[in-house]
Amino acid sequence: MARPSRPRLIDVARALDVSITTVSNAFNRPDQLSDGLRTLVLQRAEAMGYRGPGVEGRLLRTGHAGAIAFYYDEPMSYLVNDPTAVDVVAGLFGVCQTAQAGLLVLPTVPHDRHERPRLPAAIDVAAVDGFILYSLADDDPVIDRAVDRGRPVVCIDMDPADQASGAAADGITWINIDDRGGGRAAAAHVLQSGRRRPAAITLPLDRVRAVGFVDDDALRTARMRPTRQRWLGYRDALDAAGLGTGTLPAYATAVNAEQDGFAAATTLLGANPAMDAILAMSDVLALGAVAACRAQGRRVPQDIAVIGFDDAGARAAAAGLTTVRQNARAKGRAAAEALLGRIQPAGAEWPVTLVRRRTA
Amino acid sequence: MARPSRPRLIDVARALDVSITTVSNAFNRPDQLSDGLRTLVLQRAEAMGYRGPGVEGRLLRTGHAGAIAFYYDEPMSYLVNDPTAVDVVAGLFGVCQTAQAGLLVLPTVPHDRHERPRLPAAIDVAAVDGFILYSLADDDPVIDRAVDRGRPVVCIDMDPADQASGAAADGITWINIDDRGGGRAAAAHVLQSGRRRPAAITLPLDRVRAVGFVDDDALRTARMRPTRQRWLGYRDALDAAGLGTGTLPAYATAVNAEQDGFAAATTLLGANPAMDAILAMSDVLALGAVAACRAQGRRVPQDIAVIGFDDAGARAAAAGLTTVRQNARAKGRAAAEALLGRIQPAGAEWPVTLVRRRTA
DNA sequence: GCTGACGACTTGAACGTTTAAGAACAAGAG
DNA sequence: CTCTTGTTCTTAAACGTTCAAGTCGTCAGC
Repeated sequence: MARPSRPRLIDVARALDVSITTVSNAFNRPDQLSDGLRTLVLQRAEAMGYRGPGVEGRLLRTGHAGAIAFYYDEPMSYLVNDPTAVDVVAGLFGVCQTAQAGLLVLPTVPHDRHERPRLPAAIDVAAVDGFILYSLADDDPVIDRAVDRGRPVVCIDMDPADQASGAAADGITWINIDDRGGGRAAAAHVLQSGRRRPAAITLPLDRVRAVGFVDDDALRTARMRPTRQRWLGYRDALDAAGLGTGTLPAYATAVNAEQDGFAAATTLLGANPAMDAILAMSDVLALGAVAACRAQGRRVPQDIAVIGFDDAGARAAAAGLTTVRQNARAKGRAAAEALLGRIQPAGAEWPVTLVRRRTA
Repeated sequence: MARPSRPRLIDVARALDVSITTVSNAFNRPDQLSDGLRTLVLQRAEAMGYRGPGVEGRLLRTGHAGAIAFYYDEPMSYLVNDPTAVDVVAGLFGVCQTAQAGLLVLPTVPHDRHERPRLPAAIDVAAVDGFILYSLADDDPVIDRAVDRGRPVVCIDMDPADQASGAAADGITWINIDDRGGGRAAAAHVLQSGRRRPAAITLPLDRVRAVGFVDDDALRTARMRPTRQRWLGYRDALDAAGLGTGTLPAYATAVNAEQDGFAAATTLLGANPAMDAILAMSDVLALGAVAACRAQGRRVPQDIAVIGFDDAGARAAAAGLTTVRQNARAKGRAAAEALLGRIQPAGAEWPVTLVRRRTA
């Protein structure tokens, strides 16, 4: 029983009667020792089964983990169903690949761990160099938990929470698109084609994700930025067209899924048979809405116009969906670069463009 | 400038004049100290801005990272396009969520780092408790690199490399489906409907991923298990039907993508106009093949039968694709559980079932 | 032959935590 | 009064690295 466990750096040093610094340098700073000794060390290490400095000691000493965390407020297994989220992740992946960094996808914090003092959740113990928070409610306590870790934080599709916990907002990088302009363009487009009785299918307003009809006030103060801003954009266009408050019934969904869009549209059509346009806050919801309209025998776009948002994934284009395009992949890239390369993206909102197809 | 950086466990201990063990216990082993002292410690820590034991020290001391790594031999951004891979990952996610473990998606090892001594790649420095390797060539050097890390390794859709590097295979958990039986069922199904001039569209054979026609020998010794085993299954059925070697032309694709299936089918149809069935090694390839057949004016399945493999994602079912179903999500779950809960899955191959729809 | 610079290697402290073992004390059993 | 048992807290030793600073020669330049 000579050497039961795997060798450490110090074992190699002892075997060769050199200092541990020399062995460390042989691996990490080849210029610090002579060629002869370096190859000797490397050979001996190989022979002893030592595979180079381990991650634990290095992490403690340097604090550099070589990975960034991604947090998204849905069950992890659901992530793969949301094409916009997938695009964001694809952007992250691309940057991680070139930087040889890992992307640590975090599980959501269980409800029983949202108070402090608390059981640690994955976000509290993740060994990462920074956090990317995607599409959370502006008041999600996870934001503070991430900031508490003392590593850089990037928030995508989120706004700083007003007043409360103002300290936390410092040092966070925010990446956002022009949601309001996009909503305005979408609504203006359907109004321009003569529609005067639109309805909206909205993304969740907050972490509760209650399903059902919601009013203007609730939407103006929604805690999820895309929902709030896209709504304000819709309203901008309606106001400009002289349609007052109360002229845009809205139905909120719980998750960005096609069947939620279907259900929302079905309910809206039932409550409001004269409806001639649907403003959906995502393509996935819009596709569900189109299916619902057709299931009720309404022609799209002749009888009713449907416009989405995102232009993500292949589905929207394949279905001929009229929508507002954003570049989610670029947002992911920018977020990863902000963490990995410390390049701060410009603070401005990223532009969106209207994509005219066949549904509106 | 009282306390410039964030407080450490020892700072809290000094401030209260207790031992660091006591502070550590206040967070990690509440039963080890009196209620009074514990709340005192917790209060003081909170007041000082100490958020609980950090991950670096703990990782060094305990070696427990709270995350598992996932490695897949495609550019990371491509992962999201492969529905079977997505299903596997969804299975991993599910288990990680309940275990509050992170899933570290690793970037592929760059070509210039495949030799040793080498620059460390992400897989060498990832702070994880284990590795999940998915769908690599049986001789991929990454397998040894993962094993070298000294943590448990699970391989999905892979076989131990014959002879070579036999040591590495020990301790690896292998998760596989009955690829051969699935291939056999697929081929038998089309033969049963009277087709006698089938052709195959295969997944890549090895890490080179060369595109083009391949012969029986190359496929029997292919380094990627699903490709090899599914092929052997095809051959089993042809042999049983009395069709000898050489009766199944095969075209290999580079990646599991619809356009690769389209291109393969187009080439096969051109070289072999009398073809009456296509055996595709994945649904994605099969969907591309169906499109190619129709583009050439052939009716599916009247003129030509197409059968896929996997039954992953919504596309296959929506397109009415006849295929062989596997439960990729369950494989992901089993893999994560093997790492996280140390439950070794049964060694047997998992069953597959033929799903009859409209293309064969 | 003196000075200074450089190359090659070592010293020693630090990174922040966990945990086995032990000390101090109190209380109950005999 | 002594012994045992238990509770509560402390001591001290790891865990495996990195790195600034230092030592000890060697060698070129003057």
